[in-house]
Amino acid sequence: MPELPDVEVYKRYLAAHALHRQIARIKASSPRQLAGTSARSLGRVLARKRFESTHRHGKHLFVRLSGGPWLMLHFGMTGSLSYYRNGRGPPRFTRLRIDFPRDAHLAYVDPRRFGRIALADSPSGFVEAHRLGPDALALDVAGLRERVAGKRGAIKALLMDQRAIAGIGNIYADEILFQARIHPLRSAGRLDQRQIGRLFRNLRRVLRKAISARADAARMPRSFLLPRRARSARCPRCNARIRTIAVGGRTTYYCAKCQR
DNA sequence: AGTACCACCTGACGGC
DNA sequence: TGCCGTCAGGTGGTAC
Repeated sequence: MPELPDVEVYKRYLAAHALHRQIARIKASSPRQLAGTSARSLGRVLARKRFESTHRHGKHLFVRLSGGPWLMLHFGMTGSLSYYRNGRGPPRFTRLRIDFPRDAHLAYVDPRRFGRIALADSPSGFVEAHRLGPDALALDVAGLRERVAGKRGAIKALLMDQRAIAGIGNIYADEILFQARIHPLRSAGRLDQRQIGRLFRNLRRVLRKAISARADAARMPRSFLLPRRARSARCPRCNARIRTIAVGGRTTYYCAKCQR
């Protein structure tokens, strides 16, 4: 589930449980998920350090290590964090375990192993190296206008392009377009100023609402499409049957009546 | 520039 | 119960 709102929730979760405590040791048990590092060197870098602060850019979470680089966590399609203690034992599919004193642990869990773990000198350096666009919540309306201009492809594809805007994936692209009443296949460059304005406002509104709902579909407003991603669902606005199409190979839910 | 498809992984679920 | 196909909220590469 990890798009911007989910990663923001993980960021707060990590900050609440794992800051300012000395790391005793780690166990990295999924070598292929370590990008540009190894279990051994990751262990050497983390041991006896503390997590000092957190930063999020799009779907990437950065954790600053005392007197050292940053730990970068990306969650793929199935990644999450789990803090546990007192002899509980790590959750199933734990790929990285960070041990703190007194039997307290933070687990990076990722059944499908699409997530990535790396070390970075700085978040901005990492963002540059990976050519990520601005974080979706840092974007202003002029920035959105710029990004949309001259693009002939589908607006949904642009929203999901991490090099254009960082943080929006399949689920939230659908939600934003639904709330903005724009058809997902609409050519980005053909949006008029009114539509760009609606897109911008709803992009911010949807992401902020999702964060305050703790990225939990059950806590989303009733007007959201998100909890209705199922066959034979109905539009919360007009009650028409929700349709699905493929955009960029991803299943897209939308209301053909509300979104033009 | 934009799109289609494959690969990487693993689990859940429906049909037979 | 078991096997099989399909699908899943991401990303990177390749080929048209």
